Parts: sequence; structure tokens; C-alpha cells
Amino acid sequence: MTDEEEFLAGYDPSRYPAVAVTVDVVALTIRDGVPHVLLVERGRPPFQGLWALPGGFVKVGAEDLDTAAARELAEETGLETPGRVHLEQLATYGDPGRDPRMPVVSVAYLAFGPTMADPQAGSDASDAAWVPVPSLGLTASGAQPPGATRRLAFDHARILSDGLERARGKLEYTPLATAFLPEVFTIPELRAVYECVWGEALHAGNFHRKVLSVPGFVEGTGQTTASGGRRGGPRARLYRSGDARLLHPALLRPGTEDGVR
Amino acid sequence: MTDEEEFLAGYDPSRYPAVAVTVDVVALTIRDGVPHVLLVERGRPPFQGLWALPGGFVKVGAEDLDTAAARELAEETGLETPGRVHLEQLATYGDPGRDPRMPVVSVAYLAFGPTMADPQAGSDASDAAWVPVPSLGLTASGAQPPGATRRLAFDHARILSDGLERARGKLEYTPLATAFLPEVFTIPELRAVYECVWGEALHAGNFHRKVLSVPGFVEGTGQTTASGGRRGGPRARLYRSGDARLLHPALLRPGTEDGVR
DNA sequence: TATGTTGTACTCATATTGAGTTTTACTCAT
DNA sequence: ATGAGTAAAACTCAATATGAGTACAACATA
Repeated sequence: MTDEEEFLAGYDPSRYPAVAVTVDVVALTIRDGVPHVLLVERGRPPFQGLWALPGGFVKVGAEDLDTAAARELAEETGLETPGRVHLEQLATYGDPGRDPRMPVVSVAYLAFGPTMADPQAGSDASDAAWVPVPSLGLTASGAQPPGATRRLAFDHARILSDGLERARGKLEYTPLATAFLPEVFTIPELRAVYECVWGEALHAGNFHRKVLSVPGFVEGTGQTTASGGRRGGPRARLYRSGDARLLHPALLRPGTEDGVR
Repeated sequence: MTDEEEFLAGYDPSRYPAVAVTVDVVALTIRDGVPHVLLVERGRPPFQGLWALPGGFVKVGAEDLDTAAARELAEETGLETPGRVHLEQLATYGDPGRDPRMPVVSVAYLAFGPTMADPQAGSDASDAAWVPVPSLGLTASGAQPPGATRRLAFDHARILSDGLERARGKLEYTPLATAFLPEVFTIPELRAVYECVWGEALHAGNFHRKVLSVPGFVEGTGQTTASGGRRGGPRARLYRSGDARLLHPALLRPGTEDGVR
């Protein structure tokens, strides 16, 4: 028997204190030019009646974290990840007391997807819905004002806030904005994603030039939209996402000049 | 008794399967123009005799993750964090079987610090040392070739690889390069940090111009070095870190043009 | 004192950006 | 049908940023 086998044999996992590991998913999409986040209404304590990010316990040792996040997203809301949904790890939260039941470490995930159907309420949730982010009235620091119509459970206001900030940054140097759109899209639609996530208007001409000049960002399909825009204008050309994983040079957002100091 | 209190009273944490939560720290510094990572030699199974990132179990519910990371760094190596060491969360790893003893979720942290004394071996470690990163022969994918002199335990080669990539990116858009230097430093010293982390030579004149033109990156002290460089040259002006948290515009590294596609 | 090295300040051609303007193709309301 | 308004895409042009090289004075070393 080697040292290592000897050690394993004498090892008793039950001596360790009970800790739970969960995943929580910040799933974002865009509806009518407004960012929406997927929330579930809690059907049981703690925080019964408040809204929370979809998530649940990880079967540590039986599944990896990415799989757990995809599973929870599907289970609690009836949404399938395999499609065009982008899923990436966001951060991990483990402050004492963040769950009143027991010590919990929560691995947060960030998901982007195109506009999807309304979700189905799952096991633990009495309701599930795409909620407009502005309606939650988040402050920059990730806090939620007392008067908000929908209050978020646990530290989910902070997690959502971190997710939004990550999304804003990701649009700068990755082509992930296309994950919010269907497989085929126009440049103005892509611009609308940026304007919606960054919350500021962009110069249409410069944006157009920039997107087409970044190698691998989008590739043309040779097609155009069937008709012009709602209120006029010519038909727009259709593009699909290119093969670039990183944008070089990046699309830096205008406002941040000397913002964060 | 409210619903919530009722629920808490009937809650039995022992029904949950045993899971351990650990922190692992990728602590980086620069010695003689070469990036070094802090490693400990494992004094007990599993992976006895191999080298690992400093880390250990988190007292979930009693300390937050950042505190646990700082504590482990200090405990296992005798290094104090409060000083000029930058510590940030990197990512969380929870693949099944990554620890042969039991299901373990590991929250990795990334630390940058100026050149420091050799560490003291701590409790679980038979030795601790600053190890030159190139000597580990990591591949881009985070794997380690079979013939390496120092083999890394667990999935620590991948964690280290992720940490290095994060460090390379952080230098582009944050002033964190200064965390590798003493409180007061020269522009050429700062350039040496970039060259060492990015692994490529930079144009001295352009780097100088760029650093001074980014608002809040560095601020002058009015002082210069006491003498010129080792091999000649005038005295260099001394600077300290400015108040910017983000670099605008960013210092993009040259090589990445159309690299990742 | 001669020689080589280096920090800092230049120059200059070329890209990249921000902010407009123009042209053209469409929708919608008369 | 026709005109008014709108928007996609192409253009212009000045301001700015970048890459590459030169210049020079201050220093160490032999």
C-alpha cells in the first residue's frame, strides 16, 4: 500500500463541516431595446416571495460547474443552453451569512442569449420571468433601493450588478454582442445591442465602419432584409458572426474616458 | 414564529453530502526580469513531493473568500498581504475528481507583489519557494510536459496558466503593473515589468510617451535615481502609482493583432 | 579620457478616431 | 401616385494615436 492509498483509506469526509456549493446564473437578453434578466420568484423560505437568480445546488464530484449551471438554467426555467446561449463563469461569492440556512459558496455564471420565449416556472420557483433590468433600480455599487417593486433575495443584487459590468466590458473586446442576436443580423441591430448594454447612443457611421474593419467580427451573407426599416430607409445587409474570439482592435466605449479613477 | 424561522428550525445541514471549499493562490512576482510563482512542496498525500499553489480549506460561514485567500497566503508562506500585494479573485474550479480525497471546489486567487524575501515553509508544506515560471514549461493550453523538473499537483498547472493569462490582460487596461514594483519606480523599470509579463520587447520611447500620456497612471515625485544605470546612462526620474483604476486609452500589447481566432 | 549605454525628447509617416455630409432606398400618410 | 420623412451605407476631413526611427546629454566603465 502506498502512502497515498493509506491516506485515502483513513480519510473520513464526514469530519468536515457542512458546506453547500450552489450555482447562480445571471441570464441576460434584450427585449424591445431594454436589457432583461431571468429571475424566479422564490416559492419557499428563506426570502419567500422575493425574486432571485435561477440556481441551485451543485452535485460536486458528479458534475462540473459549467454543467451544473447549464442544468440549473434548464431545470428552473425550461430554457435549453445548447442553442445559441453563451455561458461563462462570472465570480464566486462566499461571504458569511449570505444564506441564513447554512454556509453557502455560490459560483455565479453569466449567460447571454437572443430574445427567447417566456420561461416556465420550475421546481422551487412559484414564477419565472424575464425582468427589465432598469425596473430593479440597481445602483452602481450593486445595492437596491428600499422602494423597488421587485426585491432581490440573498446578495443577488450585487451578483447581477457584477454580471452587468462584466457584460459591458465583454462587448468591448469580444464579439459576444452577437450572442444577443439571432444567427443572422444587421449592423444596426448589432449597434442596438451595444447601445442598450452600454446605455449610450453610438455614432451609426463610425460603428458601421469599425465593425466591418475588425477582422473576423462579422461576415456577410450576401443577403439583405426583406424590407426596409419600420419607419423607412433602405434594406439592411445581413451578416452572421465571424470566427474571431477577440476583437482587435477593441471597440472601446466612449464614456469611460477618465471615468473610473 | 414566521415561516422563515420555522424553516430554519427544521433545517438539517448534515443531510448534505460532504464537500470541501478551498482557496488556491497564484502569487506572482518578478525576480531578475523573470516571472516567478510561489509554490509549496506537498509534505503529505495526495501528490506528496509534487509542487502546488499555496492554499487550503476555507472556513465557510466564518470568513469571506478574500480573507481566506490572504490568510492562506500568510499561513503557508509567512508573507503578509496588507502591504503592497494586490489580491483578486481569479476563477473557481470544481471538476469531478480534481482531488482524489473528496469532492472539492477551489476558488483561485491571483496575487501580484514586488520582489519579496524567500518564503518560510508552513504547516502542510515541506518547502516553499518562488519558482521561475519558465522552468515549469507550461504549454499554452495549461498542460505540463511529462519531463518537467517540478511537476504541479492537482489541476494547478491549468490554474497557473489561467492566472498568467489574466495577468497579461490586466496589464493592458489597468495600472496593476505597478504592483510588481516598489512604491517608487522609474519608467524603464515599469517597462521591464511589461516586457517580462508579455514576453516581448517594447519600444522604449513609445512606451515612455504612452505611460506619461495616460491620465492617472503614474505621477512624478520630482526625484531621480541616485545614480545612472548599471551600464551607464543618465539618472532616471522617479514616479509613483497614480489614482487611475483603469487605463484610458489602454496599452495594447503588440503581438495579439489577429492572434486568437 | 575614450567608449559604450541609456533615459528622455524629438520627428515623421501612417493608422485610427470622432463628427459631419451625401446618396440612395425604403415606408407611410396624404 | 406623390411627397415627406427616415435610415443604411458610403464618403469626407480634421484631430489624435501609433510605430519606427533619430538626437542628445548624462552617466558608468575601462
